[in-house]
Amino acid sequence: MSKEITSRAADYSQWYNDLVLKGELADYSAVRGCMVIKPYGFALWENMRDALDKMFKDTGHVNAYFPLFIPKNFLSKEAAHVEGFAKECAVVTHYRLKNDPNGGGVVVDPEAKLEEELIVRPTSETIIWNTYKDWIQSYRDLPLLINQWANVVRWEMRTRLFLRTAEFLWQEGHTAHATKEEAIEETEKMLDVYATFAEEFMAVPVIKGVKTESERFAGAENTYCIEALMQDGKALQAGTSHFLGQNFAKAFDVKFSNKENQLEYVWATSWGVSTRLVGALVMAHSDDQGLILPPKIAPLQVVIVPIYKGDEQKAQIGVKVDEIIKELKALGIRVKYDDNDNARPGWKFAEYEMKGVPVRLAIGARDLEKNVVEVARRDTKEKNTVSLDGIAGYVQQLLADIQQNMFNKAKLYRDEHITKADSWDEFEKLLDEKGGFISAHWDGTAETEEAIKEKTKATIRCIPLNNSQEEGKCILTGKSSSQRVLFARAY
RNA sequence: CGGGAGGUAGUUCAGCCCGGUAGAAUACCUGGUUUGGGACCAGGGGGUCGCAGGUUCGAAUCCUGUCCUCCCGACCA
Repeated sequence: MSKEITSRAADYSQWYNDLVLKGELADYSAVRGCMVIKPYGFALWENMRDALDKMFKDTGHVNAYFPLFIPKNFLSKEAAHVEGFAKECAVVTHYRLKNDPNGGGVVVDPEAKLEEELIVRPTSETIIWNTYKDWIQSYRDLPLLINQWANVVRWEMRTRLFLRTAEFLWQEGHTAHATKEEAIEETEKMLDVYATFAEEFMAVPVIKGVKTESERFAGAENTYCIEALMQDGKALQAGTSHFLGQNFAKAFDVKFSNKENQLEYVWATSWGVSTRLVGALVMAHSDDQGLILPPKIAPLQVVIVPIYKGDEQKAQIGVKVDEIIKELKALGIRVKYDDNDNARPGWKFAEYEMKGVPVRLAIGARDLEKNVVEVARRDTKEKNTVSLDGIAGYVQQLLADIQQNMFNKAKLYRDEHITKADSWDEFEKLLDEKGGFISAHWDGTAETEEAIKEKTKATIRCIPLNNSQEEGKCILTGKSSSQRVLFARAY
């Protein structure tokens, strides 16, 4: 099989596609805009999901599941919400097929038209708040802290594997609170969870911030986000957390009795991350040889490749490898021994590099004699010969080093690509020649934001949290501004 | 949804202009030699040419429609 990968310099988009396809994360499907997540890619997602799920549980949330289908009228109850999603909803109109009387297979049975059409959820606020109405009566029912793992559908015109597909997997947290302050606290807490996950597990540094009004979630009072930077200098929104105010409570009439026995509308949040994170992971770390996966979530952390002449050597190596595997597994390390006889070592090396396995151990007869093993790390491609005594501990430490090194490298790149611009010329030049985040003054109006987008395709990614206040002039209009915001071209 | 490109063996592609027995490399299977960075020899299996119509004695090739993918743009996470 041809396994060559397009270089980043030659064609960044194609490089990304090559990694996803040849790294066996996903495949295209027969359905427009939808992908098949392959076992290796799904194992990666499962590791991400499990880590996130634990963090949600640790912060007091529980999982539940709400329907895939949403009655059409639910969506229209919150004006901004329907405005934001109407253009990309799949709609179920019929409930039955029948044999084509003209003989061409099956057709939709026109007599089986639904009285009320169903929307395939693009997000679940409406169905969930319709349910919460029944669940919440008193302040004693609050807070309600629920998450669901689900698939959602947004009918995108232009799709890209993991980054933007018509159907994707995600989690969506939906919480209800007695006070505004508590809801805002929840919104910020979950943003912190996402940032911690991105940095500690994915080794992707992120900037926490809030969205401007035009980038805000449809139906939210305020949208918080984490923004990551890809190797081509484009930004990617990696997660969002919304303070929904009382918008959905009012739309779905969700009230509670407070301690003074007065009825009040409930305060809400919602927050989500999706399989898009897999795309972020690929683009943040990988190189022209293939994927580079951070050890904490890599499906495989260590692969062992035997190098032998004849069955006798292979058997001897196998005995030693069994011991190594036992030691590694005792430390909870995910390890695979590839003794497949059909592929030679060089082929295997290239294959596992493409798939981003963090550590490779190569062991041959010469190594057995000297009681050593060759250890290769994927992130730096360094190779070392290491004693087999205490190898498991060595590998465990190495995995931790790789995790840290990947984060450091990504952070260095990210930090070098946050640049201040104080004139329009400088701003445009930075966008075209350097990319990354550009920190610049903005007059705070949607009109200016839109004009800048028109001219440069750059959007305001976020207003960083705890942003330092600084007097200045808007990069475009020259009007006064009290703080810098981060602009970038984005995915 | 607009513009461009593409869909032929598991994969990458040639053949199409000019209609006439479906090809190569690689992967796969068998046997053997091999194995420290994508091995080699010999033999073998595998494709209703995206799908549906049409033209024709005859269609991968010409015509029409349709589906899927890629790149660019508009829209959006």
